[in-house]
Amino acid sequence: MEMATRRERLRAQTREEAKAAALRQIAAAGPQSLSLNAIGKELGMSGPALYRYFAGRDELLTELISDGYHDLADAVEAAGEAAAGAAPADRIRALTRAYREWALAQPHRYLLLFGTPVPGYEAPAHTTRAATRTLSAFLGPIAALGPDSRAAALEGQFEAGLADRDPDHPWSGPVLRLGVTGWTRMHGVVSLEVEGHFTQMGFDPGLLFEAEVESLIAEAAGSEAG
Amino acid sequence: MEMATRRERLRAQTREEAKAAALRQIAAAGPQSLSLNAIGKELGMSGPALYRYFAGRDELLTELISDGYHDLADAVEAAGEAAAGAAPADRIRALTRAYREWALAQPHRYLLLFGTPVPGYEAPAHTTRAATRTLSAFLGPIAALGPDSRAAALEGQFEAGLADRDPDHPWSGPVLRLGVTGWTRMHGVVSLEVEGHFTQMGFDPGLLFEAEVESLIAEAAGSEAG
DNA sequence: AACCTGAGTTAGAGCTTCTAACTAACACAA
DNA sequence: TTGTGTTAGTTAGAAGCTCTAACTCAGGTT
Repeated sequence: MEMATRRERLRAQTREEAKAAALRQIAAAGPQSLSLNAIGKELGMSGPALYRYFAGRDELLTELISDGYHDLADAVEAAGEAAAGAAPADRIRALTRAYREWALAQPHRYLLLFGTPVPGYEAPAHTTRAATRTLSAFLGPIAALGPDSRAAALEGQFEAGLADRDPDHPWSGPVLRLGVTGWTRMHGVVSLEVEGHFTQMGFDPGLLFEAEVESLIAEAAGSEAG
Repeated sequence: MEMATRRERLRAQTREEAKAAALRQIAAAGPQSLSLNAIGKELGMSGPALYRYFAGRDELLTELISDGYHDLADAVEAAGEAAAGAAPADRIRALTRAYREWALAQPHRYLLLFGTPVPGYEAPAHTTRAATRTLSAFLGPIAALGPDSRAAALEGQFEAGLADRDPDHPWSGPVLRLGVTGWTRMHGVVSLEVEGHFTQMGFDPGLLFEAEVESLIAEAAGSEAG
């Protein structure tokens, strides 16, 4: 176990403080408001000092996005583990709830991941792996519900597409279809919610989200719950 | 019929040219890249000249968003009118196809409407009306399929929420629920698609979108198509 | 103590939004 | 045609941004 020098510890701490300040700015006024000069002012140093810690504004943003993907994956996986002994439907409910709660707790971070792409950002491989982790957490309980094939061409594409990257993957086409479908449905509700599109409509988005989860569960179980 | 003066015509033309240049910038590098100076340079005038035409950058963006809402509503309504004589399911297919095609033809505009909110933008009432027009186009054919009640609390909220704004509205709770659900599902697929989240996954997003449309139709018709 | 490395600053280039003051062009009335 | 008012367009500049280069200082190691 390598002990960090004092200098290394201080450097890491400064980096984390800068990232936290950056997220506060983004939470207040969106990604375009991110300003290295303003972060420097908040930390009690000059803006250009931050170029000692990050190659530039793009690298800072890239790290924030990467952190977000990992954090979301961790939260969803933790919910899956906490519900490991439950029935598949309850596990899906727990997983979907964790997804939405993570987004509602930090909408600005959710929109960094899944909102309008920020120019200059490149997704490194480990970010893609974290995104895959989030989605994969749903596949086990969906498979346990035993979904039927509903769209053979599409399901074939999912199987082949994933096989290109992971030839030993255990998931059937219908499971993959419902995994991705579940993601698009969660995202559809959550993104419109955090963006404020529902505020004038007079309904509780949580109820709509739950209705969508129940619809997905019913579809995966092969029938429509009456 | 009031004839526009030459000055008025030229003014309107300059405004349209500025808006077109703005959209080209946004298409190339996202909303934050929008620069009045760069638009001025492209039109052959100084940046500050544009303050004669728009109160500021925010007003220009606000107009672009407003234009987008109206354009989308027009496109969806036109598809609904073109399919007016068809069966309800076919009308829904035409409407949803128009929604997705509009987004894919101009993803930068779609993300202006439904991506990460741009700071400084305020939705004027006529924008909200255009958004309502888009959603309303779906309600007729959904109602014609005769959907059952599935989530009474949620449906009651939809009815009451819309009644606050339009007491004479003819739509039942289940119709409103499926209208909004259809929107969230379309948006879930289209937004992840235009943002590039599906590109490494090896499937055709058009097939996924169609599968979601068929699922919505089956749900509205009160059975799962086998 | 001397040397090296990393942290931090300042100055400045080149960009932005926006305002104020000015000039020029256009439209209209007498 | 001339005079007046309005609008279009420019320039200068304030205040902000990202980023780089050159410099100084502080901390760590030998």
